[in-house]
Amino acid sequence: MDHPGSPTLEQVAALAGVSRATVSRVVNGSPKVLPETVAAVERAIGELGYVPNRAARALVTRKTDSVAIVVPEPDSRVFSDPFFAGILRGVSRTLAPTSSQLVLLIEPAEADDQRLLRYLRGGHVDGAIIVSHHGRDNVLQELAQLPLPIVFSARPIGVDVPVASVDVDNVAGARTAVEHLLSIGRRKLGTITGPLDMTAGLDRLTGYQDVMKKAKLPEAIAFGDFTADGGEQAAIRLLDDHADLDGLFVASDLMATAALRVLSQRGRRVPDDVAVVGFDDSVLATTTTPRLTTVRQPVEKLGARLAEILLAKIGGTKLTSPEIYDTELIVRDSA
Amino acid sequence: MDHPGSPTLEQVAALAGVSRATVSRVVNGSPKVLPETVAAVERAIGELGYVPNRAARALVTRKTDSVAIVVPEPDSRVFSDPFFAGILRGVSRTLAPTSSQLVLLIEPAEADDQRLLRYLRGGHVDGAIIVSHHGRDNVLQELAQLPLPIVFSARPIGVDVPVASVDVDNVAGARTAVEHLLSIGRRKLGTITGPLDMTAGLDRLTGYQDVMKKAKLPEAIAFGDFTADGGEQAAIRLLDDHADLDGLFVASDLMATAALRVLSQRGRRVPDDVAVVGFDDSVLATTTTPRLTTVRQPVEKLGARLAEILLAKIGGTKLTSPEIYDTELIVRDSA
DNA sequence: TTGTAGGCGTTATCAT
DNA sequence: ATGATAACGCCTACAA
Repeated sequence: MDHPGSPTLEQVAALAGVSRATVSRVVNGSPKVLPETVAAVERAIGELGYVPNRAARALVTRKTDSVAIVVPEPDSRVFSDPFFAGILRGVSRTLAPTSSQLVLLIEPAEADDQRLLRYLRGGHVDGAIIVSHHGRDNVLQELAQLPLPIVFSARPIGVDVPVASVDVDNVAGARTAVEHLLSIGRRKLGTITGPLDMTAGLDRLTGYQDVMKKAKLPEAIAFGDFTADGGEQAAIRLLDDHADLDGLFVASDLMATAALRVLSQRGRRVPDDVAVVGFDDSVLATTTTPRLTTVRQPVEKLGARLAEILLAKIGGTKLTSPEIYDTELIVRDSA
Repeated sequence: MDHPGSPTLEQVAALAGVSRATVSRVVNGSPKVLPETVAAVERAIGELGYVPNRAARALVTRKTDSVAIVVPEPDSRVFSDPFFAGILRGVSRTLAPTSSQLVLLIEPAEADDQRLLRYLRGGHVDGAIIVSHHGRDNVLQELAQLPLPIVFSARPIGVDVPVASVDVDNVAGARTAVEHLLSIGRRKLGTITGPLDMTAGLDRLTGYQDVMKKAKLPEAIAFGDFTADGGEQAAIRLLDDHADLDGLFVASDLMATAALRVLSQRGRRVPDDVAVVGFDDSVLATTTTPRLTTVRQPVEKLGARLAEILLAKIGGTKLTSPEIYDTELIVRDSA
């Protein structure tokens, strides 16, 4: 049971000929230790292959050196989402040099919300990053009020207390997309939206409407849900109602691929007859024919900031405002 | 600092009018406690919102109730991989009902291999699931020899000790794909492989060769690397060398999308002129035109088994053999 | 069935 | 600058 490879402070102290307290000091980089003592202790540590026991340390310091990334969506879609992958990459990359470890928390069922909250309140982690898209019921609100450093990826819907969050400027991103359509001479522009209980869905629609209003052009809206099927249904409805569309802004690449297929079935060529712009710049954007013109989000950067902000909050800094990043229009073949 | 919401065993005991030991017993479900005592304690627990302190518990039991899922690839591609997403979903789903938490370990740079090994050896987790694809240097071998319950996703290359692993039957999957091509009358079959330092790459090539040899048909092989660019290069080489191909088995959906594009650029229609079969059945398979016929892997199931096996090993069961699952051919429009 | 008491490996507070 | 020593919250013999 007791692997030979788990020496304690005590043993290191014995080997180095000092007290536990001193070893603890060098392990934690205290400045007031004689260089020669430090050397001796470090030699002993190396020799024994000593690694501090996290549990013992956590017990006394009341810090766990671990942060949670929580995905409170019963909806497993999140995982296949390249957005989530990027966030994860950014977070883990900035956490790596730290001693903090990343604990993944996924709520398989809504019913377990309380379990999640209890866990977070239980002091098992020093802070949490919430990657939630839907503003379902009031978990988000409860999360926001936890006595624990928290950062949201995307401004949470339905939360009325100030929270720290990092997001992309979805409104501006959508605007750029629609303006691009305008700039290449299209005037009959439609949009397929995301679900409106997500800021991403809401804001991208707003961006479209902003531009259309300003250009005094009639709107053509179909509501999607960020899934391929939903996108297909929306595309069908949109084309049924507005057969003369010459431009289409779709709120996600996945839905855009569905739109592409519907368009092709109706014999409408892209971009010649209808120009299409997506959102995300996921792999999908380069695997379709034609390849998608789309709006790129700096996902990895978002993840990195999420982690940095959380670390800062854990460090005591008070932060409760959103941080917003720019998107970039990637022009390919579809518009 | 001390949030009102972190009561201890002691406090629960006081409120319930029993000793700490008794509370501990009911918390851990000991059978030898009077029902009425249990009730009293549980009432107190509920009232106080007591949650056991993990650190204190780990300190004495020497179990951390947490398992690691480690991705020792400096190559961040893994994350965007739907395969990884599926594994993660399966793992987290079977871990959820358990008290075990999931710690995500990603090695940002190869240089940190030692750091990873030290961490794993440090007793911070009870076991680990290794999701590695490449057989680079000897980390895998070192991981396999750790005095810690370990399970590999995919039989690791270059490891000469018996290890527990769960994987899909890549050889058989590839065979099904190639046989399907044969069954629809194609005879000039080529393949685009994955990297040959991954079992997935290796085995899928073997499956192709098996069928070709048995059918006494000449082989046409181009080496890819599971990336879109690599797939594109391979497709170009393959078509340059074998202009008369009428069937193509591509070792991954992502590379298959690249092949589709190359084919289309050369004016070869799919599936009419060239039938194409991919591997993975990722989202990509349904977003291309035509949609891909491909080989599906039960990824979520693999993840679930990975977790189950690890839990069993942690529980003391000795398991050191591979577990192999079947794939399924999904016929769509490309072949 | 329940209570008492000792110890898990650290950090932190005092002395020295 | 270093060393005793007391927590931290829990589990688990052992005793009652």
